[in-house]
Amino acid sequence: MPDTQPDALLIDRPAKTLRQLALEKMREAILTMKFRPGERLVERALCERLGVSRSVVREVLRHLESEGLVETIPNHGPAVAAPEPAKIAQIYELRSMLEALAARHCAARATPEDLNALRAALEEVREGYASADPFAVLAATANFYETMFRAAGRLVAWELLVSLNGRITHLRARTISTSGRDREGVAEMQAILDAIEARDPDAAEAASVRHLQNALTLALNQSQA
Amino acid sequence: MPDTQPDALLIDRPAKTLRQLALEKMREAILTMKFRPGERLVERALCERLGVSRSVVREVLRHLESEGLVETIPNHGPAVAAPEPAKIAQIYELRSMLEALAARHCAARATPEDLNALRAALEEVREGYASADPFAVLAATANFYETMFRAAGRLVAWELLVSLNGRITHLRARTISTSGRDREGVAEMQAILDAIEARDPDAAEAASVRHLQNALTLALNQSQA
DNA sequence: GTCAATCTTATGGTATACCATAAGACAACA
DNA sequence: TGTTGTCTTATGGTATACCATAAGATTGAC
Repeated sequence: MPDTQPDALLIDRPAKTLRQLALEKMREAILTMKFRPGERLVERALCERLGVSRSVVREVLRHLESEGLVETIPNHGPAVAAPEPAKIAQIYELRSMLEALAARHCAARATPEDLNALRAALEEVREGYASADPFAVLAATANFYETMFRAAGRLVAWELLVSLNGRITHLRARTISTSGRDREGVAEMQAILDAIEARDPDAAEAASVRHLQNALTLALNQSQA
Repeated sequence: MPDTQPDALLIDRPAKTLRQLALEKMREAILTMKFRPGERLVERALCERLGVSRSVVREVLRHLESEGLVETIPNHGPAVAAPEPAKIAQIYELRSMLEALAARHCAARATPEDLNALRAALEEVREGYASADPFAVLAATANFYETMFRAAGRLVAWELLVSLNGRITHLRARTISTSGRDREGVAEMQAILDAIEARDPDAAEAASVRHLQNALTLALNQSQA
């Protein structure tokens, strides 16, 4: 009997509730643009597509409303949230602040394991770009930044960033598809990582701000196109 | 017939849904500590207290979960979220960044009307402290900062700040009750306003950071007491 | 053809029913 | 007394029923 730790005998708990599964499914579908911004989300249609009752659908929609991914228009019901042009620049500004904060603290405190994880994550971003699937890029990018925020010990900031990013997914997906962004985007993230590896918080912060500034420029161009 | 504007004849829309009313009620109750952190929120009991069906209660709870005010523990159901000590410093750090951003931009762009509104709002903070009711202080303080964020054109940041503040309400209420905080807290906010009136973004930012640093010190003392 | 009145349907808002199961109470046994 | 087994209840998860009404379609009058 080599392993008598209590944890070793712990019975796996049952799977998630239908509500949780449906929430994850809907969140992913919105974030990967299976639904267009502004598209109506009709409860009964979602019931059929998700295979759950209206109770579950409604509760899921309440979550997504609070997350900002869904907005409910009086007399029309819920729809996928469309970004408000007036808020795009604000969102990028806040992203810049949050990412700069994480980069700075990551440069100051990352462990060798953190650095390895960041390198691996950046490699996945490259592969994402090679696959030409913007959502693969977004997923890999999110992984890179989550790794960075974790290494920086800034999980609350990460939560804020995730909610901000969720509101501009379509825009980010389009900027990723911009010609040349694969080289420039990866180079900018590499510059952030270089600064982190060099343990230079100021440089990491500056590289982050530069990266976001370029992303904002692209985003503004896209939202006018 | 002096006023024939179409708006003048517009029939008032019906009141909010039960769900919205219940959500506001519950949010306020949590934010004014009618429920303790960690307190179980039993659906059927809430139905009786709110006078609505379980459907409404469940949907409200889903909103509040996503807002971070309620957490649902497996096999135990929903409870008022308790702050995680590891996150308090992070939350104050982010508050500092957001408030500093707003103060800086308010100093740069506030109109005379904005300034009047800020002065009036600060006077209400004073009255709040004079009433010795920490929640009156919190409400007046929120009004002051909302005014500032609006004047700064930073409503997305305001949304983030509101959600962060919601997670530490009990702590903020306790710091407000700290002896001497009425003088110091108001003086610090006055310093922020002075800098804004002087149109000095750097000073406004510095005053904001100082204010939050002091609030954090108090909060950490309180969370150890 | 146009406009108003009426009808129908789709859909959101809300209440209620049913089920599963965790947790607690109680009884029996060693 | 401590442990195990059984029963009961509280409570969350989910499905369904019912209602109100906005929106669209249809009909009739001019």
